[in-house]
Formats: sequence, structure tokens, C-alpha cells
Amino acid sequence: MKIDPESSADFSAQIAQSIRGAIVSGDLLVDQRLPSEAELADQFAVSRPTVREALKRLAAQSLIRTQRGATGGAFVNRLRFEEAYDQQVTTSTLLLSMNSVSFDVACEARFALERSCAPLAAKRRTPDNLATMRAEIHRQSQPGLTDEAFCASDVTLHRALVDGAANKVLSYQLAGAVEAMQPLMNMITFTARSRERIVDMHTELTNALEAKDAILVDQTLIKLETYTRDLGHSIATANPVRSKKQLKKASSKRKK
Amino acid sequence: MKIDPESSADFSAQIAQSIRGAIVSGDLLVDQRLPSEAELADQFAVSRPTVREALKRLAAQSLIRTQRGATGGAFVNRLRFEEAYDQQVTTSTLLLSMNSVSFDVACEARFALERSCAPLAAKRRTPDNLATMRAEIHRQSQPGLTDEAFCASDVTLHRALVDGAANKVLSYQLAGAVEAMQPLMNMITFTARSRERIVDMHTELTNALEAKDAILVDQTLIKLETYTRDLGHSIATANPVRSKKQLKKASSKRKK
DNA sequence: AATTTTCATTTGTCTTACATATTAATGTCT
DNA sequence: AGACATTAATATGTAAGACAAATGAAAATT
Repeated sequence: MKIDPESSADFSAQIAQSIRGAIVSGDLLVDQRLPSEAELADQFAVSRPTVREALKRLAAQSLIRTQRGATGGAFVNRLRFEEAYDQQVTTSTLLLSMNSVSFDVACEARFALERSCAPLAAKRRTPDNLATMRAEIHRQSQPGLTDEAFCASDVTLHRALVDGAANKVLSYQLAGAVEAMQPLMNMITFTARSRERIVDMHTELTNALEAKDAILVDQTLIKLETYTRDLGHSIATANPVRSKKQLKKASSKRKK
Repeated sequence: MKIDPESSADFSAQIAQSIRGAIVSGDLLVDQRLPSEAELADQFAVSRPTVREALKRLAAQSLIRTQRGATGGAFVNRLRFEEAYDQQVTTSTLLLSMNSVSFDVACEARFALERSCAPLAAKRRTPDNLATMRAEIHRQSQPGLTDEAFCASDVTLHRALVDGAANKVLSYQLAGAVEAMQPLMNMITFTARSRERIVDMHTELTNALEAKDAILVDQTLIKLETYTRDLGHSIATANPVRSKKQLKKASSKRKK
């Protein structure tokens, strides 16, 4: 294990890359303990703080976890779907907000992905999935619901649909698409979105899913997409330049 | 800006979370300079190494970049699609390899996602996309091609198809799915996969795309999925327990 | 005016030290 | 002998101070 002193990159970055490679390639297995920080410092011929910076980089990607104490140390972490979700959502959200992705493009991607699991969901949806969706629809119908709660409920419903496909990999991939869209969706919810129409379509969607009618599910999703994108267009026309401040406000509101 | 000394989490993790929140919420804008490490250490009332560990965590997620020198410091990084790709691929790859995701499930997810951009690609594919695909097909037909090169070419072809949808968000989401499958695909390529049949289907796929025949594109992808999954089943039956070592070897071979 | 020099600022790294968490071994008491 | 407290060892977490190196801006020089 060596690093290149001539490289332009930081030592800590090089060390992190080296260890990351060992994990990805399988040289380091799940739950395996890495050498102690002092040993790593020796092996890489750097100081302990430098090694620590490298380990923190890996910890930030959930590749390792650390434990204090006598039998402690850094261990290769089993990357769980839950953690991967979070990173995916964070990354996707920033990607959208920092790259001036149009509402239209994001929307198109979101529904294309969601529709991709519609046939599977129609086949495999459980009573549990349906119950979740109906519960959210009921919540969405209540008049006193805040805008943020309505949005959160919307996400939960669509997540239930995605989970209906009973494919963890799909659910993971979709999480980013659905959640990252939320800030952009809020932009609309706080203005023109008609809850009644949304609830109607959600009901239609759930019914189609219950009937295992894949085609109808797909059509309903298309309808929902069309409605959403039309709303986006009308907003863009009425108020083409929306300030970052407003967007930010709408985005932060949904946090619990 | 404060942290909780009573919290179970590390200071560096708390500080990173705090700054991450400021970036995600929009309090810190792209290219904005963070306070110097010394100033941050003051503000959070911790030492400089602790602040540095926090900053390295953020750097690992591409949320900030650092620059040395008089006007240097840490700056909020504009997250680019390219960087996001890489993280997605790394995360997805580890997720698959660490969670005993069956080939079948991964395959189903991959093709479901890929098919989701087929209609868009059929509509928007450029001559460029088609040229890339045909070039890869030609490469795949050459007898002397190594297995690794064939796999890489396969990925390039499918990426061209995805890019044909002309939706950056879709391309980003799909990157993880396609690339992360590669190690699992190799498991098959190095054994039973018939290049001839694959090339035939790739050709059919490209022709359908050129003809803007969305339905035929979809059907061909289904055919490809069926063939791939059948192969997976036959492998599983013939050689149910495949050693980690073999997988690792197949996986590392594809790197350039 | 152009060029060179100096200098202040900031990150990158090292060294040393101490605090704290955790386990294992040891010792003590019943 | 067994249960419990003590101690020691090992590891990460944090702090403090120092120097190196990069970088850009200001000052000095030609």
C-alpha cells in the first residue's frame, strides 16, 4: 500500500481511493477490520491526522464505520439500501438544484422511471401497498392539510406504488427520482395545483393497481404526468423567472 | 453555527451535517467561499483538525472543493452530472455486491429502467447515437475481442441508447443501473454468453431505433432481457455457488 | 510601465499530547 | 469457586502548535 508523493491529489484523497479500491474489488470484505489508524499511518508513511482525513472521506460514503475502544477500529460497512437511498436523494436533489434542470426534463424523467415499474407493480402489489396508498389518498382529501403535508403524502403514495414492484433495486433507483423532484413539485403545489384533481387521479391509479390492470396504471400515470407538466408550463409562462429565494423557501418547508 | 457536545455523533460528522444542510437549503450558494478552516474552528469551537475532517467528508461527496493559497479556501462545488455518475456507479455497485441481490432482480430492474427511456429514445435519437451503436456492434463482431472489451462495448452501446432519450436526468439515473450490473453480467459473459446472438439483438435494436419504432425497440429489449435472465438461470443451475474470487476476478478485469 | 520581490493568507501535513470508550485481564472479596 | 470491582491495554476522538507549500496581491525595483 503506497501513495504517490508527486501526485497533485491530497494524500488523504489518495489513501481514501486506495482503500476504496480494496473494498470495491473485494480485497476487503464486509465487516472486516482495517488496520488501526497508527498502522495505516505507518503503511502509507503519513501522519495519523492524514489517515484520519482519508477514513472520514470513506465514512462519508458509508463505506466504513468506526468504533472506539479496545476492539474498535474501522470496519468495512455493509452498505444498506436505507443509507444508499439517503445519499441518492441528497445527490439527486443537489444535481437538480445546481444544474438548472428544467421542470419539464425532471418531470419527464421522473414519470418515465415511475412508469417503468408500473407493470411489475400491477402484477405484484400487495394489500399492504394498496392500503398505504388509500390511506394517503384519504389524508390528501382532508381540507385542513398543510401544503407540506400534502407533498409528503404524495411522495409516500408514489413510493408505495414503486415498492409494489417488489424489486429493491428498482425502489432504490426510483427513490432519488421521486424525492429529488419534491422541491420542484412544491413550486407548483404552493400555487396552482388542484388537490381535487390529484386525489382523483391517485384514486384511479390505486384502483387500476388493485385491478392489476397494468395498462390503466400506465395511462393514469401518463395523465398525471401531462397534468403536472401542463401546470409547469403555465407557471413558467405566468412567472418565468422565479427567484432562488422562493424556491428555497418552498423546499425547506417540507422538512420535518 | 453550533454543535451539540452531548450528541453521540462525532464533532466532525455534526459539523459536516451542519454545512451540508446549509448547502442543500441554499444558504450557501454555488462557488461561494466557506470561512477558512481557522474561522470555522472558532465558530464551531473545535480544533482545526476536527474541522478538516468535516470538510473532507463534504469533499468526498463532491459538495465542496478546496484550493490552497492566499485566495484559496473551501468553495461550494457545482455538482456535475459526471461526478454524480461516478458516485452513483460506486454506490450501486457496492449495494449489489454487498446485499446478495440476485442476478434476476438486478436484471429485471436494469431492463425495466432501460425500457423506460426507449420511447423517448425512439423519438429523439440522433445520427450520432446510431453511429455510436453501430460502431460498437462492429467492434463486438470482431473475433479477436477480449471478454472485457466486449463487456465495455456492451455498456457503451446501452449508454448510447439511453442518451438517445436526450434527458440528462434519465441518463444519470440509468448510469448506475447499467454500470453496476456489469460485474454481474461478466459472470455470464465469461461463460455461456453467445456473442453472435447478442450482436444480432443489438443490430435489431439499433435498426428499430433508427426506424423510430418504439414498440419494436421495447420488444427487442424484452427479448434481450429474457435471453439474459435465462442465461442467468442456467448458470445458477449448473454452478449454483460461484466463489467470490471468481466474481472478483471477472469484475476487476473490465477496468481500463 | 513592466517586472520582480516580498508578504500575507490559506490549505496540507506532521508531531505530540491528552481525553474517552471499550474490552480483556487481573485482583479481591464473599 | 464464582461474582464483582479494579486495572491495564488499545483504539478512536480531539486539541494545540508548528512548519511547508501554494497562491495571489501588494510593494518595491528596474
